[in-house]
Amino acid sequence: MLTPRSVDFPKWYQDVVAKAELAEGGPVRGTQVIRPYGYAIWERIQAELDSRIKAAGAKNAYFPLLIPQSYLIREADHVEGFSPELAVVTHGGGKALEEPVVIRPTSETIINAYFSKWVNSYRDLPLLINQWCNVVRWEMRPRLLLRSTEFLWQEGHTAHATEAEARAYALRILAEVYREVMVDVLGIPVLVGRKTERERFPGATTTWTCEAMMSDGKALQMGTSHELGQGFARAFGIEFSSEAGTSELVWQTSWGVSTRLLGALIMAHGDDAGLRLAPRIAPVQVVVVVVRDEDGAGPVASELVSSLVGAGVRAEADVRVESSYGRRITEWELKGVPLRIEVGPRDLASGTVAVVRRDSGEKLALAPGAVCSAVPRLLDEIQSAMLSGALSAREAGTADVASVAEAAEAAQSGFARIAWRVLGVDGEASLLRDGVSVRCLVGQDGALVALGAEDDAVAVVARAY
RNA sequence: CGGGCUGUGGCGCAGCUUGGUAGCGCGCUUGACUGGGGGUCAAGAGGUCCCGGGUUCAAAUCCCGGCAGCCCGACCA
Repeated sequence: MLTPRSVDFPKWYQDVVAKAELAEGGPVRGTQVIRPYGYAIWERIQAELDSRIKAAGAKNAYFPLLIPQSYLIREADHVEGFSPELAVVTHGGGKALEEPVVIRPTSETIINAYFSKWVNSYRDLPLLINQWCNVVRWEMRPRLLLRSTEFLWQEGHTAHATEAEARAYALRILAEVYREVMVDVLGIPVLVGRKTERERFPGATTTWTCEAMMSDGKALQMGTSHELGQGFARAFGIEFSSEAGTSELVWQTSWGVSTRLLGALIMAHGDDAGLRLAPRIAPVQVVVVVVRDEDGAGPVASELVSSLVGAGVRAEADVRVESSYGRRITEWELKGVPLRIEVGPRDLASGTVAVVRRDSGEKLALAPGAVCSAVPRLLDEIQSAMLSGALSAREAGTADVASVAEAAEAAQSGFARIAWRVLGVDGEASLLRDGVSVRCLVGQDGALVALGAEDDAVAVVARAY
């Protein structure tokens, strides 16, 4: 069990997934190295997101890393929200720059500068752009994977003809891209809701969020989708000629998820033996471990792997028999590989191989010929067992409360649900002093709450990473 | 910017109170025995004890001054 506060991340986390390793000459505080295995997981997350983003009509593009400082100043709320955490470049080519440039903390400004050139007519809308890149935010308190100085992410930026269209698109991304990947692929249940005014993104009119409970009861914001209104459109002059021939400002959205999702995977599913990956996200779904290459174990293992691969399973053989058996399976457990198949002389003597689930530790003996048909079913079972396990943990850790004091109390160990009417902005401020924040507003039934319809909303409050 | 703490082989640490030959675990090298949950034994390699000054016959240890990092609050994908 990961413990609050101290987790940052247990040792296995750093060994397996990421570590703020230091470069020669000294690293920048809060930066991190993503090791190959962690990056392989990230690549799978990327692929799942990317295909859904494209299905939602957005196209990938790339914009400059360096943004003139003056761009960031154009949108008042935006600059106010970001200025303390900007990394500013003052020199280039051996001399001081006339105008400093900032390393992007997010790309609203530079992308909108281009949008103003790209949008002329209603025929150019909607304009749906996504960018995969790194960004830098000089956070006061960096935290490995969860809030690092530099991180990798995807940021979407769109422009629409109407507010309704923009809102619908922001919500579509939330539901069809983020929620789907987090819940159906990563196996992490999320609450989808709206941020309070206090918590919303600088420059946005409405911020929607996906919030998850980690295994220690704390909350993690896994992704956001913002309605930007017309603020940036006004600041950057993004106008179009409507069908009626009038000149109008576009309505915009932006949305992003980051390598924080790697942190979420670890903290939502990890246990004392290491990572546990849901089968759909695992770079290796099945590892076939040759215990000792005797009595035909090696050939049986490689046959198993090739038939699994042929069946579309991401399977790998571990034939490193020169290394100790215990060491090897510990390593696979650390990596969170969902299924381990052990092939050794002892198994073969009984005409079986041992199949072990990482999620539950459950072990069963199967005839080699039965493995190929059993594995996909087992992987599905693991996928849904991990999701429902996390879901019941969240439900068990969530309390319905009727007062601010009770909310503060309940949020020490999990989530608390409290009517927004009861909490209000004053209650929100008071909770913050106890380290508890409003994670999101949801309807009584968990549905989305529109702006201005807070009276019946429920605030979900928790301590957060 | 406030409050606490730590700097000692590659990594993690003990030693400091009460100065006296620099230690342990992990890792690494070599060999043997092992081999179904990070194996055992043996032999090795590896350190300007963060930096500078002071006290002393003698400083990792005591004193002064720096520097660096970590943790707790304000920031956040």
